[in-house]
Amino acid sequence: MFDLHRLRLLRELSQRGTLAAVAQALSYSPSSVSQQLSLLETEVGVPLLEPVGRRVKLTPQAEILVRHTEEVLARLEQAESEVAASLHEITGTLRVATFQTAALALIPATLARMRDEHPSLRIEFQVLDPAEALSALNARDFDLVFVEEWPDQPEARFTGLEYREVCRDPIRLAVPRGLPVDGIASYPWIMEPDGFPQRTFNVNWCRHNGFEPDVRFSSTDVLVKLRFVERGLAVALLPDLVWYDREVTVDLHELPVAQSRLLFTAARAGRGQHPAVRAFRETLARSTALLQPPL
Amino acid sequence: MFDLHRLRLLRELSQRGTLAAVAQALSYSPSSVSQQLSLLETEVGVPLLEPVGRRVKLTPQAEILVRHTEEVLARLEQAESEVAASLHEITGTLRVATFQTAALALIPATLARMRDEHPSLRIEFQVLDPAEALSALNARDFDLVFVEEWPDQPEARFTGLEYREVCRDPIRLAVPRGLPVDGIASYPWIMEPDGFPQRTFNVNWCRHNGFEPDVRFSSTDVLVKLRFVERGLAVALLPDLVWYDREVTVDLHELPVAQSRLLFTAARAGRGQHPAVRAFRETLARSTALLQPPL
DNA sequence: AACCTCCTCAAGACGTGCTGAAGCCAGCAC
DNA sequence: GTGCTGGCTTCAGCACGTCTTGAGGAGGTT
Repeated sequence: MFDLHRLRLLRELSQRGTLAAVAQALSYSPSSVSQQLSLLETEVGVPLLEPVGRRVKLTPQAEILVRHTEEVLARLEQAESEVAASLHEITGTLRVATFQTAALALIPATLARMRDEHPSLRIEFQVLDPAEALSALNARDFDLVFVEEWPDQPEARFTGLEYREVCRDPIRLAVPRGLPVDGIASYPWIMEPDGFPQRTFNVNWCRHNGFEPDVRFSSTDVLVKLRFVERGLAVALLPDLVWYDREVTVDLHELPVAQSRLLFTAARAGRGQHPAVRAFRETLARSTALLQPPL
Repeated sequence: MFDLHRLRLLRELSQRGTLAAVAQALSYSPSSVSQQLSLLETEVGVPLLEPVGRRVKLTPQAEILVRHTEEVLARLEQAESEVAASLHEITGTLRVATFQTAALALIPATLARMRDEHPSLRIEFQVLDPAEALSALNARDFDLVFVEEWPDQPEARFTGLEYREVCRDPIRLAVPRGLPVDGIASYPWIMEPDGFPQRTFNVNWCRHNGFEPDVRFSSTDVLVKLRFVERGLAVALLPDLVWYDREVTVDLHELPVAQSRLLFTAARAGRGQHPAVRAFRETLARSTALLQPPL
């Protein structure tokens, strides 16, 4: 019987590509991962890894093991879910991560409802980028994540996760009050820093509309962006969720071709039926149903 | 994520009934099993065991975990089987246990064939009673066992094992040369010691035929029984397999109502497709096909 | 050629899980 | 009732396994 912990390392390796990435994701030293995997190799009695450049590649036998490990891990998650579902009350701890706009808009209402309806459930919450959130979910740092996906910027979808779409969030052009729309090509822009999906989407959108944006300001914080636009310093593309429970203080313009980001939740396979996860998803859906386009 | 080793202890407990039996089957001290199970309990956060008299009983939540653990263990066996099947040659070690008559008759031919056809496969072999063999198979001490089942004396069938019938082995009355059959009620008998299924079957058969046998000799060794009958010391019920490759030296009589023991193999769920297990079963079937009733 | 990244190996520290002894409780025999 | 057995638990002590650190080598990049 192969050691499940070691099999899990192998699975992470197949998803993340390098021992170093596995080690970082699971908070081990690379050396530990290396040792455990070579022990697994002797256990199985067959080569599992072969060096490719300075990385390693999984052998066909390793791929077989990974496939079954996925099933086994999902099954164990399911076991845990069923045990939790067999109890009368939802208890324990649910660890949730979401992106910033959700944390500002939907999450407070959702958490308040959850606290009232499931007082014995402790919810831990953290703001995290989609990419990090999905990676951390896969590494078991969270039980449920709520992430955004910008048009044509798909997030890496781990196998072994269950995804569920929540809604689409329309994207509009935000310009300072009174600024003519046809000036955006020459106006300063505020976007995310380089490398973020939003940044790529923003730049692509500008180019598609015939100009190279003058990205003078960058921030990951949507409220900073908003402030810059309000004060007439820059223009930005902002999703409608920004305006949840907030007065519109800038001029909003529909995009010529409608665009929206996709909002979805993810849980590890087998944990989607966990009562705490189900309750959170349902409550989030109720909060989302109240959304209205900004005035 | 629950610890699989601990889950396995819980599963063994559900099959074997007492911590002490689990400890013995898996070669641990009872204290170790107790400690691991209480750690599992804190891990799950729900009571898993409740004391009943001086034993323990599994809670409904524990039963849920056991159900999933069965699946997980079978899946891991399957993974191992598939890895082995993906290789060109059958290698490694196959641990086999059988009852005595098979060890004398079918096994030598089977092992010789296996050695010739799969020279890289090491086969370890041990003679064991059916009950012990099945228990040890379940505890992973063996990969394949070949057992007998006497009429109306079913062996405890562990869940999580795959069974496959091999053949039926007719049972006949063996009496010393020339002894009239109607004397068996008053003649000394040789049977297995008390508590063995064969003993129970033997005694029941005698009673069903209207007499209480005079069990003067007992032995688990079928060759000892045979010797006693040959020398005119006793009568016995012997399965035909005894006569495999052996001259009939006693008078054999069909039973008024034909009786036979069932011979079958068992492997852990998921391991039935292991190439070594498959090869052994097929080779055993070939050896069995050559069986002929004694002259 | 120099540097960086990634993997591996050796040595030491820490922690987990084992054993064995002792204690407790239930069931059963006398 | 008393004593005995069987089963589970707790505790102290020990051993092994698994982690970390640090060094070293090999491949790839600039």
